[in-house]
Amino acid sequence: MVANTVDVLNDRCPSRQVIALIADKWSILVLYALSREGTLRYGQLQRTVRGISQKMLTQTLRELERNGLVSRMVYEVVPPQVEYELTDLGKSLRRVLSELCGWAQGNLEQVARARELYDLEKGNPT
Amino acid sequence: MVANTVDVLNDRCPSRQVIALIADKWSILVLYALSREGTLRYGQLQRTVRGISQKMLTQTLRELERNGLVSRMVYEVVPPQVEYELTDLGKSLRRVLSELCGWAQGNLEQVARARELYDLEKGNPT
DNA sequence: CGGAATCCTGTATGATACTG
DNA sequence: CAGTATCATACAGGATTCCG
Repeated sequence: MVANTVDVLNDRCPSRQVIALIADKWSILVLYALSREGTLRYGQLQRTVRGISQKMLTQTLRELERNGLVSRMVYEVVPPQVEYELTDLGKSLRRVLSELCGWAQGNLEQVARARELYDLEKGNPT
Repeated sequence: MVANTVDVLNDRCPSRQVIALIADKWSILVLYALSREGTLRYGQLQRTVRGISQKMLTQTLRELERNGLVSRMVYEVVPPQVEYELTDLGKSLRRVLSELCGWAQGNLEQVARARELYDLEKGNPT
């Protein structure tokens, strides 16, 4: 009894919050960057995840840190140096991350074609 | 030369759009529901993905259909009947989806603990 | 049943400027 | 370098109502 208590499809299940944490464009990209590159400084991260604003990078990193996916190491030097890397928990996401991003990279053409076809058939003749 | 042309970390790469398509709370949950249950009618889908509003369900389904991940079958009966299911392209996402949701379900406690600890150490004494 | 249309408010996010 | 603070706005998304 009370089987399947944990289910992302249940809106009262805490796993929903975890999904919401990951189901975010910037979170995925930041995690993926750290997954690929290992340890990165703030500036490197911003240059790696192209197009992310300073605000979103900081905000995303804080949230990831808060949820235990990313660790933040501050070196008291001048000029300041701060390094980010995946925690063990974050590293356990690596496989999912690389598969997800790999899927996106491998199927962009199919998606693009589907979109063109859809927009052609339905209205949207912009 | 011109290696690595396709890269989600590059903001000018079309794969970014694909990431943005999937990196959405409702998209992930709808896809996951269809992945688990197979074919679902609109109403079933709304009951399965707990907490989703009519507006977001419709909007999400349209976007997924437009991008070729979900197919929409309309049966001209009365009352109306509309069925949704994953396309082949959508089905190729199944593994990623189940791993992602599985990860969320399996690590919600670790995430919750990390969050408590963080909020305790830093301010946020709400 | 399966939506579409409208209204309305909160939040997300970019741009900009400043700081230890 | 690695942020924080502020502003201004667009858009996300819920609630409600109506329709074939």
